Amino acid sequence: KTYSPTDVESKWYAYWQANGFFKAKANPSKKPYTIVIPPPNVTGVLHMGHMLNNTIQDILIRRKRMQGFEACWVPGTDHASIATEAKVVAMLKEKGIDKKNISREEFFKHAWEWKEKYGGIILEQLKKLGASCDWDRTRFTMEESLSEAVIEVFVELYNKGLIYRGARMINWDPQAQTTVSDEEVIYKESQSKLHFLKYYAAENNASGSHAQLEYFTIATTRPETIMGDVAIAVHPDDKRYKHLHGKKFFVPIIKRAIPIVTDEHVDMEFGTGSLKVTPAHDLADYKIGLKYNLEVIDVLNADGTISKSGIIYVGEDRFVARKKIVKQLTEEGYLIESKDITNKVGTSERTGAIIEPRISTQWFCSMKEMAKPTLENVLNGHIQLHPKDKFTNTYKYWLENVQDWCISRQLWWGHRIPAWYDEKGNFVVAKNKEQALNLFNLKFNTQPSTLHQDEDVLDTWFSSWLWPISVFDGFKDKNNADFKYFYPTDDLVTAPEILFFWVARMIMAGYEFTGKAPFRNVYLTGIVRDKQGRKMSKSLGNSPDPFELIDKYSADGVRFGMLLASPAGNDLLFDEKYCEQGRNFANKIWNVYRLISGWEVDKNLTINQKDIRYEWFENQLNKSISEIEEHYDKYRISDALKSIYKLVWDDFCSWYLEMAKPDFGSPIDSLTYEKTIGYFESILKIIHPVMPFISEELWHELKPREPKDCLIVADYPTIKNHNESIVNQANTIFELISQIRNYRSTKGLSPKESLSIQLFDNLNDFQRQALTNFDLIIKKLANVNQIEIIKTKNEKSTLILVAQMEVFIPMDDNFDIEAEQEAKIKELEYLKGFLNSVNLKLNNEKFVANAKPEVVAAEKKKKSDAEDKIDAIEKSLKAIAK
RNA sequence: GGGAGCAUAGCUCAGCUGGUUCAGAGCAUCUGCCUUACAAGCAGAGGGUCCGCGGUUCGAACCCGUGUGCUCCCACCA
Repeated sequence: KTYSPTDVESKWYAYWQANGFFKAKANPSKKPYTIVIPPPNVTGVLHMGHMLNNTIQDILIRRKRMQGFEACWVPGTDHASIATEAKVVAMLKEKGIDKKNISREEFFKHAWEWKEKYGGIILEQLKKLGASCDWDRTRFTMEESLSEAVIEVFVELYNKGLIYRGARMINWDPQAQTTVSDEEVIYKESQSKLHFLKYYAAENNASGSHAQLEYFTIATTRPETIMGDVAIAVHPDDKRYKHLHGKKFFVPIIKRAIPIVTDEHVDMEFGTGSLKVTPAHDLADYKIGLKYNLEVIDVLNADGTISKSGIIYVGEDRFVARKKIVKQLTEEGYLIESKDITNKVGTSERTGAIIEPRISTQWFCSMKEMAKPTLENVLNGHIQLHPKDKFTNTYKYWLENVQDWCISRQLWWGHRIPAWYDEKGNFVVAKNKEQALNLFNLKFNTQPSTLHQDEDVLDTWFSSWLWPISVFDGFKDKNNADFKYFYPTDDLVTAPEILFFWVARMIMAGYEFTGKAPFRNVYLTGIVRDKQGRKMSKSLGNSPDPFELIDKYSADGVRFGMLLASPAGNDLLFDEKYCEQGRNFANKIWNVYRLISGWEVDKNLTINQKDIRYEWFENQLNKSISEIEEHYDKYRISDALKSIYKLVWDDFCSWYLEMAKPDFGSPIDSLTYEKTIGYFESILKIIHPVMPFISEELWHELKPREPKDCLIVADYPTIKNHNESIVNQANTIFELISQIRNYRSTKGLSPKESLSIQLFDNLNDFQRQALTNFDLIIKKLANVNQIEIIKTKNEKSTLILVAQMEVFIPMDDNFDIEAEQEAKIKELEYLKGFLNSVNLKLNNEKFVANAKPEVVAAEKKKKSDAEDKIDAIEKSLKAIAK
């Protein structure tokens, strides 16, 4: 019977679901353990980043479930306002429908249809991976009750004065025709031209008596905005221009006169030390404009074309206009030169369009106050970031410099802003129209005949920042059982890219609305890259298809492989090799089962209850468990996997099973059989969180079980004390066995050829005990027929030094004297050098005086051990020479 | 321009309080094995200027300074 992962995986996933093992409910007799999924975009399909992220969450939740927690993993999706709207608009376009020609209601109908059809594919895909989410709890950020929470929060924050409406410089995405937040602007290097333009003096135009400048040289990368120029700014201390303060110059082409103003922010050293002030299209300029109360001339339309205020090139796209204007400037002699430069251009995270800074009336959420507890509780460790060092500083910097959050978006797909306007433009903020009318009465003492709601919707993150609270209906009813039990949640697993977008804001919301942190730990995963270190992207085509990987290597194998190569916070340089290693590991485990299941038990065979094999393995197992648990507790998941791998492959398979397995054809005693089954069960438990499918399969293959007796809900092994001495004894013996095997290998002897060995009688208690305890093990695993303790060194033999023991293997006919001598001389040289360095230390008075006594003692022991060894080898060399 | 993280075997990374866990693991490579659980395997082996340079210390992969090189974050140089 061979292992067939595909069938096994779908079988057990269905079984777990059918038995409700993923479900969690408020259960006061247990401790809760809660994770909320970072809701993937409803439009999304599973990619490698999701694979990594959700595997980690599943490992955490499965482990806690087995440890007896009421483990609750809440799944769901995000409505992803911009991204989804873009997809729906594109879909409509294909059908020949223009968004502009349909009503909001019609658009919504199409959007919801689209969402029902394509949305949430990603959640189905997660099931393939084995994600043990409580699917009954699946939420969507735009479902009714979550929308209500968003509206409620908006109203509450508005009433607290933390949300306000105002005209500010915002980031405008001309493609999506909406604002985007500062965090959604990605600055990209680009090759641009810096144009130097002549701004002629408006007075004393003919050069002459006053020795004034005939023209001012201004540099700009955006010549299409000159029509919006309202001033030229220079540094107040710039001597070159002091005499010009207040004088006027002409904007090229349109010849509008603008004054010279001063501002500290102008860099005297840079360029000509002067800049054109275009308040409508640059934040710095806007500030200067405010200072001098300058006019704001917006030369751009919402779609990025030149507006009527631009006078020339009206209706042309800004980049077309730029080219044309440069041409005209050249022709009319305004252009001095154009230089190639690299600068950073802001682009929209979602559409990639070049962002235009623009003055616009928008809704903002004030951040300063909410930032305080958000920062404090991370710095004091109440909320822990993993890894801490890498992220705490940037987190701190961001929160200390946080700007108000522009939360309105000129889209339809999202939560509509609950502000209501009358014809005069007065407005109130209220949950619904009815309350709005009442408020108008109170506030303005009027009863408007028509009332219309704000056309804009809220930034997607304005709903996702409430996620850990809203999924438990914490806004609807703060006292509901689920919310009280599962909130605050425990761990959040997410990508560092959204640390500010989402994580920081969830913490703000947590403190603002519940007074509590929304989670205790934030595990920040790395970015999945290809093996050359490039980000995975569609355009590069370097991202493997997750399902092909699963088909090829099994979900267990992929899970194991990804995590093995992915320390917390480090990027994952993905290589299929890791999945292959995971598959091989699964196969190894499968073969354990094949071995054990082939054993024939003979009840008449008896064996000592305290056999060293059990004693050693139980101690080793406990030692490994405590290591693994320590790794998990510190969120070092890949280290935990490495420990698991070693425990299974090396300790259990290579050593324990080799000790325990009977000779071919021979039966096994029932005690060893039972013990081995028990160990294997412990191992399956440890493996389960990482490789849930194969472990569950073997759990049931191993023995008949009750329908509900599943590994997914079995008790996870607990940390127990272990006897370090036994473990060390074993390691010494394993070293000895390896050395004997090595001897055989270098001498070209067959493993079948039995050897006899002799040990010189200078053994300490530890060694003597180890040899006694493991006598049979050595004989079995190294194929040794006799182990003799000798008082006189056998000079006609090969000497092996292992862990301070002198082991002699008597010569036989194949003995190669020269090779033996060579090897010994080499070892002698090394030992003498080593002895020399130890002596240097011990002869150093300062060392002896300052070092800790135990360190000095250790050095002394090194010295005598080395001397003994040298002596032994020298004697052996002499003997060979005879 | 400011800040952070990293640099250890061919690759990916451990290395916690400076000292026998001190130079390690896995993968890859090489050698020998189709030894009835497993060739997706078994038994072995080789492989290092712990990025460079200074310093502190009896002692540095580890602490300090400095240089270099990657990676990331933040910032309104026209």
